[in-house]
Amino acid sequence: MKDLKINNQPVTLVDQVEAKLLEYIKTEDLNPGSPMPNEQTLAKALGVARGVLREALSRLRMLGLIETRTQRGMVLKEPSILGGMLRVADPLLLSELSLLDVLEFRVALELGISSDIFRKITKKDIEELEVIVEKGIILEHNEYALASEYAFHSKLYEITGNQTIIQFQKIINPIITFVKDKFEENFKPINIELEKENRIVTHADLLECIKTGDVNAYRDKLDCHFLIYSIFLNEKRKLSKK
Amino acid sequence: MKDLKINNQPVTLVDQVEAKLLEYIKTEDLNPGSPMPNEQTLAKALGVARGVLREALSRLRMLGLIETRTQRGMVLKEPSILGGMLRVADPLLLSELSLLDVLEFRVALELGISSDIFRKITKKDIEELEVIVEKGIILEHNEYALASEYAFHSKLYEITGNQTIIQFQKIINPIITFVKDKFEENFKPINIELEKENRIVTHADLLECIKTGDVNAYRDKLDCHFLIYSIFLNEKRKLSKK
DNA sequence: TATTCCTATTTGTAGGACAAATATAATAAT
DNA sequence: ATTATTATATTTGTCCTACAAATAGGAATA
Repeated sequence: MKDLKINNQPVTLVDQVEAKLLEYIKTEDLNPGSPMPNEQTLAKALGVARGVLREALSRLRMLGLIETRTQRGMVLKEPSILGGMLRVADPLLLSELSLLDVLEFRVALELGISSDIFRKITKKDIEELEVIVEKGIILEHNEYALASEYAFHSKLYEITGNQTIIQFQKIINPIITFVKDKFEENFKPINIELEKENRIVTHADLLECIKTGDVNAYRDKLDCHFLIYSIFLNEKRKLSKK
Repeated sequence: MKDLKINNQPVTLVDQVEAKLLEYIKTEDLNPGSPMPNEQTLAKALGVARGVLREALSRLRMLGLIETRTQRGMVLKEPSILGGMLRVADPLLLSELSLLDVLEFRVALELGISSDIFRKITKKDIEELEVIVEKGIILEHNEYALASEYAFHSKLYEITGNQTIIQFQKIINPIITFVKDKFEENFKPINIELEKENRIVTHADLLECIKTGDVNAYRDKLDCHFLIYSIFLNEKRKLSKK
């Protein structure tokens, strides 16, 4: 049992205990707020040393599944489905290909929520977007341009009201800014190409589409970005296959 | 230092060691495959007991950041950005609202990749989709209908070639099927409404759009689903605010 | 030179000890 | 009788030691 391996990694006692705890939580249908037995009890029940149990608990704690207030013991919590991404969503930990995948992911998502945004957007939202865009123009080529960029897209995600989507955007933001910065030079030739066709997209353009209620034009403009990243990404993919 | 709290949770030594290890990995710019010092060395260097260090390492191991082949010591690995989602992406661990958020997230993403799909799809892809759709029709109201449903959407995600998107779809699939099943009755009235307008969407319809190359029609049909979920989800959100 | 064996190293597991924090019960004060 | 204080017990967090299992690398042998 001990030398069972998955992905060439041994399945340790900690792995098994972790799985059993998850199973326990699910089958007992415990709700957030439900107390967990204390460590000694659990360790004895599972027949393992407290250290092993604590390692497993530590993992679940990291995922936000359990919260431990000293003395009251542990209580269950609803985890954030994206919480596990937080630690590894870092440009320094992921490969180039993964980073570009995430960039493409984000553009796809933003494209995908456009119809929802057009349905839900209010006058107040549009006013806020106008302020953000104006600041962005003033601050162009400035260090605060990035902040404006982030604010604009954040606002769009907010309009959906979907907390998971909002959180996703927040978590991957460091990756997006890093990748855009790193591959700026690579995107340039494609950008110039598009500039000739007058297809370069600014936030002001997007906002204009929103105001006139032209979803299709909005989508076309966003799709431009998708195209740029997609072309570059496909080249990278081909290279990495060799 | 020890009674520092974040989110009302004490910041333990393990938390600090975990953060330091991550910092170490990032600043040393270690690549996948790079060896890590052994446990004793690390524990001494960080001035903590081996047990504490092991708890932190256990977390990183779960995230897929380090791999530990017995005796060769630990080596770094490229984590999957979505790996942390695996354990908590479960209908039994998340709230209704979160589950519905994920459903909406999926529809948005699928809507977002449509232009990319239309650009990249090949004749062979279309043939495969035809087979899947045919099987789906035959197996309608059958337990295998779910498998066909999954196969169809999986194939679409595959066409993007984006591994992160593909993995995302795989991980959240249990949630999607669960939520669709659980709220089937709630979606029905809205569905009937749409049926009157002849706006019910089948895989065959989508495939037809793909064949004729009509992206906008394809998007409209997908957007129908978005609308259904969005309406229902917004009601739920209002209720939960009270 | 190739093979076998031994030793040292490293991770995985067990178990004990104690500090810090706090919930609960017991005691004292008004 | 009610409130304030103190003491005790419980629980998590941390450290330490010991040892088993596996294996890498070198030593001994054929």
